[in-house]
Amino acid sequence: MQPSLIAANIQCPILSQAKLETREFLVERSRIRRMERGEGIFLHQTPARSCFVVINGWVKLYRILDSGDEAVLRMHTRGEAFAFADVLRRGDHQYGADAASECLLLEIPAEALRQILNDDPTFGAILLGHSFEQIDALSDQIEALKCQSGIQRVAAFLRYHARPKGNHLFVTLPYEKVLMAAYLGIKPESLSRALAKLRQHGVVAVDGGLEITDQGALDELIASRTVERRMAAR
Amino acid sequence: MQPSLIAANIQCPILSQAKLETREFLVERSRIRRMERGEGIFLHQTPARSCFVVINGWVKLYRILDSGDEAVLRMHTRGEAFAFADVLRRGDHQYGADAASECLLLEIPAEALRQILNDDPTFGAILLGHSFEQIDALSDQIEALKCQSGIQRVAAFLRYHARPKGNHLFVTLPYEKVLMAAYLGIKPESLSRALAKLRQHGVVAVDGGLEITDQGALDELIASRTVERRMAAR
DNA sequence: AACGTTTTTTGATCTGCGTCAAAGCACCGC
DNA sequence: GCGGTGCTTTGACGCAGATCAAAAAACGTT
Repeated sequence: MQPSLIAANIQCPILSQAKLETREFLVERSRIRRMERGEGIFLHQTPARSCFVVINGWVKLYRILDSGDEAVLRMHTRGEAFAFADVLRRGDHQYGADAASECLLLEIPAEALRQILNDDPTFGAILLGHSFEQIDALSDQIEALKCQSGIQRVAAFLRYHARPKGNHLFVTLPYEKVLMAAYLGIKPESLSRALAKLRQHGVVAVDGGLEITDQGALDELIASRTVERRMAAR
Repeated sequence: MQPSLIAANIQCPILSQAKLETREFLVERSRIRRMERGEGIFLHQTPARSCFVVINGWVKLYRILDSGDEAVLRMHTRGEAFAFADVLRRGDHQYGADAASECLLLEIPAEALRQILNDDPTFGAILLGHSFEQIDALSDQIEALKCQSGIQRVAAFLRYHARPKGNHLFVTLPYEKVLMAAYLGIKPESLSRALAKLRQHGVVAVDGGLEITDQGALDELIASRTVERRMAAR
C-alpha cells in the first residue's frame, strides 16, 4: 500500500477529531515507519524529536529501573498516540518505546506538532482530551495494582480484550505472555499458573486464544475480595 | 484571614502561570472552602460541578471497588489541582475526594473554568502542561507498584518527603499511617513492619517524625533488586 | 489525671507470588 | 528430518505481605 493511502486511512481519535487541514498538515510532514518486533523506537531520557501514532501492531512503553527491572507502563495499539507530552515539553522522553510486534507507526516531527498547536487553536483541546484519557487509563491501572490480586488482574485483562464470537466471548492474546505478565506486574510463571486456574472460572483454551464460557464467573472473580477468592479457589 | 487575602496568596502552578486577569477572574468566581479531616468533597461518579485547588492540607482521591476495597489514587497538597478533567469533559467525577486532614480549598465552579478556557487562549496550554505532570506522577506510581517491594516503596516515599534539617534529612509524615499504607498499596501492619525494618537502613524515629541518618543506605535499598534485598535484610 | 476512642504496633499464622531449575513446546533455519 | 533458540509450563521451595487477634501507644475530652 502507498504511504499516502495508508495515511489517509489512519483511524486515530487525535487526528480524526482535528479539522481536515490540521490532519493533512500533520500527515504530510510525517513519515510512516515500519518496525520489526523488538525494535527500539526511542530510549528513555533521550531528546524527544518526534511523537507517534500507532497505525498497526503493538508498542510497549517502559522504563528500566536502577535495579535493572523493567516496568511496562503502557501498551499502545491502533489509533493510539504516544510521546506527545515529551515533545510539547521540549524535553526528554519520560519512557522508552519498543515495537512489541511488527508494527506501522506514523512519526510526527516535533516541529510539525508544535506549529500546528500554534496555528490551530482548536487542536489544544483535542490534545487535552487525549491526555485526560491517558490519566484515566493510568488511574485504572493503579487501582488494579493496589487492590487486586494477580489472578484478578489477569481475569480483568482477558475480559477487557474479549470480543463476542458465536454465543460467548473470545480472547486472542494481543502479545506474548512474557510481555502480558510484565504489563500486569507479575512474573511469567505466575501468569501461566493464573491462566491455568482460570479454567475453574469459565476460561478454556481453544486454538488461537481463550474462550470465556462463563462470563458471570469471571466477573465474580474480578470483583471478589480476598476471603471470597480463597473460597472460590477450592 | 480574609478570603480575599487568602485567595491572593494561593501558590498554585496553574494559577500563577496564568495571566493576571485570568487568575483574578477565576478567584473572584470561586469560593474558599474549609474542610474537616475525613469530610467528603465529592463522590465518585457524581456530576462534576466544580474543580479544586488545594490551598492547605491534604486531599485524598480514591475509588471504592466492587470488592469493597478502597484504592487511593493520588494525594494532593498545597498548590495542587484536581477534578479539572472531570469538569472539562462535562461528565462525572472519575474518583471520590475526601479531606485527609483539615484543609482549605479553592472551589472553582465549572462554568468559570469553561469560560476562561474559551476566553483566554493561553490557558489551555497551562492545563495541558499540568495534565502532563499528572501523567508523570501516575507513571511513577505504576513503575513503583510493578517493580518495587513494599519496603522499597516506603523508603522511596520517605525520601520523597524528606527535607534537609541540620546535617541530615528529616521526614514529617504528611498524614496518618493508615492512609500512607493505602497510598503505597500495602496494609497498615506491613507499613508498620517496614518502618521498623528501615531502622537497619538509616532511618530512626525522633519525636514528630523520622530522621534519615544514612541516605546512601536508603538509596541503596530503593534501587536494589530482590536477591540483594534478601542479603540486606539480614 | 482519668477516661474512652482511635491509631499503631506486635505476634502468630497462612497464602500468593517470586525464585530457581528443569522439562515441554513451538517456531525457525539448515 | 534434525537440532537449534526462544517461549511457556510445571514442580519444589522460600519469602513478602495479608490476615486475624490482641496489646500498646497516642489522642482528645471531660
